[in-house]
Amino acid sequence: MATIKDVAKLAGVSISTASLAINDLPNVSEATKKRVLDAAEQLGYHPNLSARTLKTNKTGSIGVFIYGFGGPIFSDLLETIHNELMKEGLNLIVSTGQSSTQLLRNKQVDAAIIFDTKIKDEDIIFFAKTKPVVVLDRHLKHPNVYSSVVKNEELVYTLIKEMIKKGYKKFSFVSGPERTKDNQDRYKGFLKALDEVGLVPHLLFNGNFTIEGGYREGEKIAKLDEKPDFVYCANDEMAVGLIRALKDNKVYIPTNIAVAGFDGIYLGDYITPKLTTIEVDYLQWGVYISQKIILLLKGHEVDQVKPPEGKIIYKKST
Amino acid sequence: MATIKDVAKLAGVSISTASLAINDLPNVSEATKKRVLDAAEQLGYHPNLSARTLKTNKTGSIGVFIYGFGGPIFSDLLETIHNELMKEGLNLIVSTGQSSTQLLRNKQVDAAIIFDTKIKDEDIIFFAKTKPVVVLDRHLKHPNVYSSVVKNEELVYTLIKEMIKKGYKKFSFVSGPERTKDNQDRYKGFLKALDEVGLVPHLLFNGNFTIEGGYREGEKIAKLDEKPDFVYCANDEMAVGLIRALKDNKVYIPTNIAVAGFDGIYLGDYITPKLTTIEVDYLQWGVYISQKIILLLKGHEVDQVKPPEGKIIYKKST
DNA sequence: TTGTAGGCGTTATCAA
DNA sequence: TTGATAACGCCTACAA
Repeated sequence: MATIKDVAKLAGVSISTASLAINDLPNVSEATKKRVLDAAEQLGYHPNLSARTLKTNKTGSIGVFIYGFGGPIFSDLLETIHNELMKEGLNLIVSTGQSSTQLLRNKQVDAAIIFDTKIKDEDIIFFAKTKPVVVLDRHLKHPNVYSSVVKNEELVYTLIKEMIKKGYKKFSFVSGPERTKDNQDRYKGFLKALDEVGLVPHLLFNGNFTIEGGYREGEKIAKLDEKPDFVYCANDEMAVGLIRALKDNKVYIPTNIAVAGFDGIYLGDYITPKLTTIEVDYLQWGVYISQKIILLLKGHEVDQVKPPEGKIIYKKST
Repeated sequence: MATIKDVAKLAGVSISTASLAINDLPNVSEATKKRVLDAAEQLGYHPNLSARTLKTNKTGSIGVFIYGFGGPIFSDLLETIHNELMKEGLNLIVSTGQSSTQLLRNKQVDAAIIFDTKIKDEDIIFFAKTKPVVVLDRHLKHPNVYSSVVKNEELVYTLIKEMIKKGYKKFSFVSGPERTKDNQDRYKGFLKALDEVGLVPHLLFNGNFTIEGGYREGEKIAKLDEKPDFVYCANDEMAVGLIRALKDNKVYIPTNIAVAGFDGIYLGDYITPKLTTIEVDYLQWGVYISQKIILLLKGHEVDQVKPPEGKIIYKKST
């Protein structure tokens, strides 16, 4: 492996001059800079990132930490974040589970975007002592930590209120993983809307944010003697599976049971009946997030990151 | 930030002893090891990975480089790979696009798993000079590079032959991104099967491996005067979108047009009619891949990585 | 079993 | 405009 030393020698300059040239810093004559760059090219030189990081405390990478690779919303979010970061010459690293914690502890990224409730506040705070963090899955008040959370409660509340107005009476809720804040807040909004008119939930079901999970819960519902007339699913994927299960069991939607979800994934438009949902602009969110990160890295003061817009889309499933 | 020096001082030992203790190496008395570990704990010490890497050339992370975060097959693959690696205390880093190239050039991982045709052979070979690589998207003969490619051509060939036997005559193909080897090889298998019985493709359509892409092509097909009687989609997601488009346009499946796909994603079972497809065991593949990587990292000689099993699953769409 | 010291490849300070 | 040199934090002979 060629080092900067080799480059310097080949170019006939000192190591420090080579460093200046390679990092495109001023105070190097054009002539010598060219000599250095040519030498680097010729040797196939790439700076050793560990050495550089050891010295500068910068890695050039941003980490996004998610709770799993499945799901359409992460792919949207990651896509835009990646695009925005690339414009600034920053790399994107994605990780999940235990790896995320390790990357945080090792400070392997210059900034972190967190979307995984399993990551402990403690690890986030440790990281935030030296580098900025944006959390998307919790509210966390701490210097250098910026929260941006979808207005789950508010949006679901509004949707359910509408449905109550439409005349539905027996509301069931199909939850995602209970520990996720998204799930909890959507449930809160659901409860609050019912509570205001003196209703109580007609059974609760535990899903896991996947189509299969929704299907399983749908099968259970289809077998009930006393069925709900409205099922709210904490995300669209479960709603898709659930609708499928109901149809497979001759339960008609929305005649027998109405269904709605959350996210606004495209799949919701590909099923029959099309899914009523709360559409969230994840692409725009990705832009908000990345731009804050970029400002933070440049040392600017910034205020909190805007949450994404969300709006209710009424379709045939309700 | 606490360094090993601080830990050593607090524990009242030399730096090297502290290092031995922290890395759980032999030749340290239990008593001093405990003192060191306690000191580390107390100071909230985490080894500086850059320094360590600079010295050892090991990062403790494995990189998976994919062409996008969408799609169910990557989530399956990544899930198992992550699980297997964790057992060995290795971290998983996922990246895409330009970031991947940077990570490779910077040697930010101890081994690479490549599933992105856009990454240049040149960058792979550079990386492979010092660290092992498994490529899943191409055949690349090179020391330290191990290929494992789904038997695309063979599997599609077999499927199409069966369909010819069933009596279909006018075969269309909906492709994925043309540059991907998966797409190319599936197309080859398609052509070969037709060719053997003197048939030629009845029109080709350019999709992009997404549901939306499939839907768009499906709309075009529905409008044709002379429609195919069989459409082969280079992956299941496109087939799902395509079937939806055909149904929306009153084309009946398989009566008017039969459809089949590739991958065996669960969504194929959630649509009506259920999708005939080639089911690939991506979960098992993830295990094969990770285990090879682990062996390689331990310095063992290994032979090529097994490709995943694939089998044709006949459902109602054909 | 423990300590001393050199060096991994860079950047950055200071002199020349 | 360039060069010598000291860190950055860690690991690892080698010596004690």
